Amino acid sequence: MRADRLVSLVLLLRRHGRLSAARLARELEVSTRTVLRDIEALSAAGVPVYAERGRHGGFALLPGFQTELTGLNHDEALALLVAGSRRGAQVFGLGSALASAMLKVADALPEGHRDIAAGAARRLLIEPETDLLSRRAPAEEVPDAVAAEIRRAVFAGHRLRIRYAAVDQAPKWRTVDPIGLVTARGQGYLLAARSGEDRTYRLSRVLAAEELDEPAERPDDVDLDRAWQERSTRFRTGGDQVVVLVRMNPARRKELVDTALAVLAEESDEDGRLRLEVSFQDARHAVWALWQLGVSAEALAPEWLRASLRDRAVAIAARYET
DNA sequence: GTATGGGTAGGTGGATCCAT
DNA sequence: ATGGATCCACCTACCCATAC
Repeated sequence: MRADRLVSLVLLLRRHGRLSAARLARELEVSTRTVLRDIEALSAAGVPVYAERGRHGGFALLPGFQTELTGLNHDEALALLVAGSRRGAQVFGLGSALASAMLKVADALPEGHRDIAAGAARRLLIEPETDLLSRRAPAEEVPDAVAAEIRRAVFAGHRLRIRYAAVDQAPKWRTVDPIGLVTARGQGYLLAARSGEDRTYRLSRVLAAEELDEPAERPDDVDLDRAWQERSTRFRTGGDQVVVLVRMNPARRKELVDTALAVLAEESDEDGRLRLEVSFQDARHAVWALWQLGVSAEALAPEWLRASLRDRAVAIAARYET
């Protein structure tokens, strides 16, 4: 308890410069007497804290004194700020602990970089509640150089040229106004605007990226959580969704539900198997999800899905026959 | 017994006010 | 401009209470 308070005391002095014992006592929720004892302990431990007596006096640290409390480098501190900057108070009831940790992380950043880091943190969103697509796919690698270039443009507020390989299309260069970065279920996404229209790009499909000198056309502030939810909703309700009737082993229900967009109906057969009506983003998504379940599930409808799975199975069987 | 924390009292010293 | 009075904040030295 006391060690924790001593750390807090040093951080307070670092952040505010000079503080009176009374003010420190209020901040730390102890008596001034205890503050004086703590100051003495710090001094004995070699922390260069000194007292300015008289009116407007107080305690301060020698200029230039740097704590090495976290051992974090700039990027590590930024990563923690991003992770802790949203929904922090609800994190397993550890809101106050998180706030204290954030104070330490912010303190680890060099003077003048804190505002930049805070701005950068607002442009990153880690694992939001809603997903663009509930498909549980393996995390795809994004080359470091590409990711770093995109990140720089997002943070600096500069336009970005990306060579993007959209599904079933040849890669093309396009210039976008980056808004923020989101990760959901191991996938990274770039939220951007192109000619004023919202666009979402999957990072793993960005083959190359180039930060431009010109400023991006985007609002100064952004609520990434909300922006992501809006796009996610649009994505779910648009497109060529398909509805599939599945009969399956209940033990693998979760796998299917996790990958589907929504469960529309559900009932049990008399033999213990489940009958589910689920929706998928598109035909490819449905085929992929059912194929993953192998013989544990059978698509009863639509017929084209049964045909597609049958063709795949036949092709695989033919391959191994010889 | 030790660590921690609260309270009190008297002292010190810098800043400010104000009369001279 | 100067010096004394006053205010404010830290310094030091006690004592006591509580938890472990």
